[in-house]
Order: sequence, then C-alpha cells, then structure tokens
Amino acid sequence: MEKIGIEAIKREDTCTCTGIGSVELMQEPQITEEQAVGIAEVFKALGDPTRVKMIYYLQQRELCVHDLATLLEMGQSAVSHQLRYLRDLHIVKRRKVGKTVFYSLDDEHIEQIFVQTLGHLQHM
Amino acid sequence: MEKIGIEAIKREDTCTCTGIGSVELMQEPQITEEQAVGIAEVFKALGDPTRVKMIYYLQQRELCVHDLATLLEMGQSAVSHQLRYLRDLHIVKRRKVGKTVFYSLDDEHIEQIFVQTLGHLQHM
DNA sequence: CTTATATATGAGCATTTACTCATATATTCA
DNA sequence: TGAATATATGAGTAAATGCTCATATATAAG
Repeated sequence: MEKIGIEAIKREDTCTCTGIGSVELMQEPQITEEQAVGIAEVFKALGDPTRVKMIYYLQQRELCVHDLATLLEMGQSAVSHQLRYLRDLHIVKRRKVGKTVFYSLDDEHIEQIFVQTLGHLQHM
Repeated sequence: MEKIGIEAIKREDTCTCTGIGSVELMQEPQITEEQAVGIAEVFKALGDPTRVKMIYYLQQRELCVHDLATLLEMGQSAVSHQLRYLRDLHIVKRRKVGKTVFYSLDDEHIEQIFVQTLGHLQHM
C-alpha cells in the first residue's frame, strides 16, 4: 500500500505550483490513514443501492429478513449477507423472536447521517 | 438486475412474520431503484480512503494535482484518475492556471455531508 | 521549433464486491 | 422424533474498483 517511488522523489524537486509552497502551508491537523479508512468504511457501507434501500426501510420500522427480501425483491441469502455486513459495522442490530429475526438500525449517528444526506440530495 | 424467481414466489406464500403483515403496512413513500442508485453513488464517492483524504484537504484549500499527490503520497496518475472520478460527479471542480490545474470542492451539499459526518464520527 | 513540465487518459491487473447456489443451523409444530 | 420454516453461511463467480505503467495533451521557456 505504501509506495516510495521515483515519482515521489521527482515530485519534490520540481513543481511549486503557486510558488507559495501551498503544501507547506497546510498546517491544519492532517488526516491519518486510519481515520481516512474509518470514515471511508462508513460511507462505503451506505454506498450501495441495496444497502441504501435496506437502511431506508429500517429507518421507518423494524423488519424481518423475509419482509426485507420481499420489499427489496431479492433472494433471502443476498439480504442475509448484506445484513451481516451492516451488523458487523454496528449499523443494524438483531432481535430474535422464535424462528424470525427482526432487524433495526443500531446507530443513531449513522441514521442521522443518512437522513441528513437524503435531505441534502433533495435540494440538488 | 430485476429477478423474478422461485424464491420470490415461495416467499409470498409462507411467512407473515409478526402476522400483522408488516410489509403491507409499509405505506410511506417507497424508494425507487433510481433514487437508491443516486444516493448510493454519492456515498460511494466518499467511501474510499484516498477520496476521503482528497476531500478533507480540498475542504481546507484549493490544491493542484501535484500538491495533492505529495500530500497523499501517491502517484500523479492515481490522483488524476480519482479527481476525474470526483469531477464527473460534480464533487470537485477545476481551475487552470498555465500548466497547473487547481482543484476545489464544487458542491456545498457534499461538503456539508462530509463535514457533518466527520462530526458524527468523532462522537462514536 | 524543441525541450521540459503538469496533467490526463487508456490498458492491464490484482483485489474487492455483491450476488447465486447449496447447505447448515435453529426453532416450531405435528 | 421428524418435517417444515426462517435465517445464516461458505464457496464460487462476474463485475466493479483502484491502482500502475506507458503515453498523450497542453502550456511555458529556451
């Protein structure tokens, strides 16, 4: 992942762009790789049409796997795999009642991010 | 993409989960495939560590391709490809000065989504 | 015009993703 | 206990992704 190449060295020697050394002026707290990966992980979880629909529906009400599959017009297995993915990220949680497993949103922050973004996108 | 299979038919016939027909009670405006794809597209654009860093830096100041490559410790080509991707989504815009091309954020909504999400993630 | 520099882009490739299929597990009911 | 149902999961696969490498384009300087 990390790469130190000819390109990096060449880069240092040549361009100063504005001539004011804009990179050096970048003094605000730099973002770390871990932070960037963590932020990207959350956005990535919301970055798929199937998961967008899932979260959209679950934001309205708790739903079992079967009903989600019906709403999404998808196979049970595919839905279950996606729910597993979202559960690993603590975005959804399970509630088991007999044979049935009900899913709901597990993170208020994610929910707010989702709803706020929906609001933003309506004005675009 | 659309699939009408044995699974879908079987599903209709059996489970009612709570027995109150929770799917039928889902009467709020359903999300369309196009809407879900559009929403997912935006989140997906923010769902990569490289692009997260890019947007983080560009949210602070306008930067040329070269300086971005230096900050990201990445090759010029990779950075240019990602900028192209973000530009196609109107998330960043170009400003050309001689040989140099400066990039900055192009969408106030995306910027707000990004910053608000960063705020949320700090409290998790 | 020629050379150097800044950026853009097409092709190729390894990895990741999102599904399907088959099957495992868990629970209810006869 | 055995059959039926609801969900979970591992393996396999086609498509998407994010990079590298080579090269094209655009501009400036000599």
